[in-house]
Amino acid sequence: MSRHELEACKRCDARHQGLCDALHDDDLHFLSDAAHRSAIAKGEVFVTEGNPARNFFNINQGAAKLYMDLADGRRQITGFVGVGDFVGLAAGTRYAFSAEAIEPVQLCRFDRIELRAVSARFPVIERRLLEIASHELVIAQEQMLLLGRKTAIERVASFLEGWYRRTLCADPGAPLDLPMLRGDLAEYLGLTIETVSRVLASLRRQGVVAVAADHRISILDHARLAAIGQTFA
Amino acid sequence: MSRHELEACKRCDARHQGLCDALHDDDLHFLSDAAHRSAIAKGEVFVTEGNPARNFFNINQGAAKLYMDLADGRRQITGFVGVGDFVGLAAGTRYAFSAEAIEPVQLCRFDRIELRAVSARFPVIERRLLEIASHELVIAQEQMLLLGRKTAIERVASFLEGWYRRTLCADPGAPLDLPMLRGDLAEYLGLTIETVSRVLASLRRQGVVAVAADHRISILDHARLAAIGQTFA
DNA sequence: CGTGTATTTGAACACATTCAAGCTAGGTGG
DNA sequence: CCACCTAGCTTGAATGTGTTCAAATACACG
Repeated sequence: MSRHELEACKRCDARHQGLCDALHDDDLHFLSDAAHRSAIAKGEVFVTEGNPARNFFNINQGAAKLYMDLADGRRQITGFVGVGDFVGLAAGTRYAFSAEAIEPVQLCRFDRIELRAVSARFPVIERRLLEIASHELVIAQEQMLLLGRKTAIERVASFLEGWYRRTLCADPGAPLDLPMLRGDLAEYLGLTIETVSRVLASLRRQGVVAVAADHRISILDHARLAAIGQTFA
Repeated sequence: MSRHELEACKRCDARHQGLCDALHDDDLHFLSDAAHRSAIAKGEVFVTEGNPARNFFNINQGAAKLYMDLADGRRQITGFVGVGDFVGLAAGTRYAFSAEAIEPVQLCRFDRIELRAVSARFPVIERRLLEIASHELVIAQEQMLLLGRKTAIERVASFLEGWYRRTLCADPGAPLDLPMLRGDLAEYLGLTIETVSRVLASLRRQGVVAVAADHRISILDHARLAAIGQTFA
């Protein structure tokens, strides 16, 4: 009933990443049939902290921020997700986080029960989810180290270095494309918007990065950036 | 070949928690046979960040701290684990963290390959590991919120409230037993030892807690502690 | 080209840290 | 039994990093 969707699925940008990469083309229709595709506008919140955790999501296009709020408005962004990323593991019966699109997003929504049925048939899916969760745990711990122990300049340098590694796109000299605002960056790094701005200015003055207006940052001195960020992993 | 160990396994303090709880007594020997039991002395490091991640661990007795270090000695404790806790998910091919016993520890060590063989036969184990990882992700995100956005007094209050919930032992008025040193607490909360000490003194003066000398703290005013810690979950 | 949003920059301030000294409890040996 | 020693903890004063408050500038979009 969804031959057309299956074909689209095979050509999806996320086809060979994360969850989807777990199945061969032959079995892919089991996942494709369980997927509810939808488009999320920039700024739209598609997961709300505290709501019953009924779905998982897989990002096919765009990017989103995941965050937790305190009662008085303070916010901590716990991660940014992009194409191929799986969203929704951090939940018991209710979501522990909220998610908002920072770019127009296309995603596949999976009912948790339905996905469980698929993974019962293909244990490789459950195993893949475990790998994804393990990797997220590693990232989360590194972020705890950053938030608990690193200085402002170390946090920004760590972030840029990490973002560079995630988007490794052939040319190591190409400018990084940061889809998020300064405010998002601040809320991710446990800083204020002013501090992020000042630190970026400092890194620019030191000749480590070049900051362009259109959310693009070029890394001029990788070695120095990694040294500042204390990222030797 | 291990009837005696199986019987001990059934009476283990961790029998009905986490990983072990996934199997019925009838199937338990598959796990028991894969377990290598060992004793870890207080202060002993049994996982080292960067080493090949060959094992998982399940704590049967005692408690340990998990942490990451920076080159200059700054340390972030990413979690404390106790009886029934599973250790080792936060790893790819190498451990992303180190683990040190803060009390004498008894644990079951599992070779990752062997455990994979068991979980191939009992998918419920893989599912349980995913549940454990999901729960750890929730905890990790709450910790990011704490480290990135909460004040010193909010961090300490959150910790005490969280520790209280973990050790919920019948009597809600019973003093909490904190196995870790002030220094560990500081490294967990992203503070210094002096700040932790000052904040505890402040909470004591406010009549929220009573601090005894033997690592015991009584919570005198739960509502106020939760309010200070911004823990409404 | 004008308007609103995002970002940068500046100055005063605050919270937590650093450095330093004192205290307490537990263990050891005279 | 008490003096002494050490490790852990507490308290105090000065300092510093990042925040807060405020204003100016740059940018994107109509």
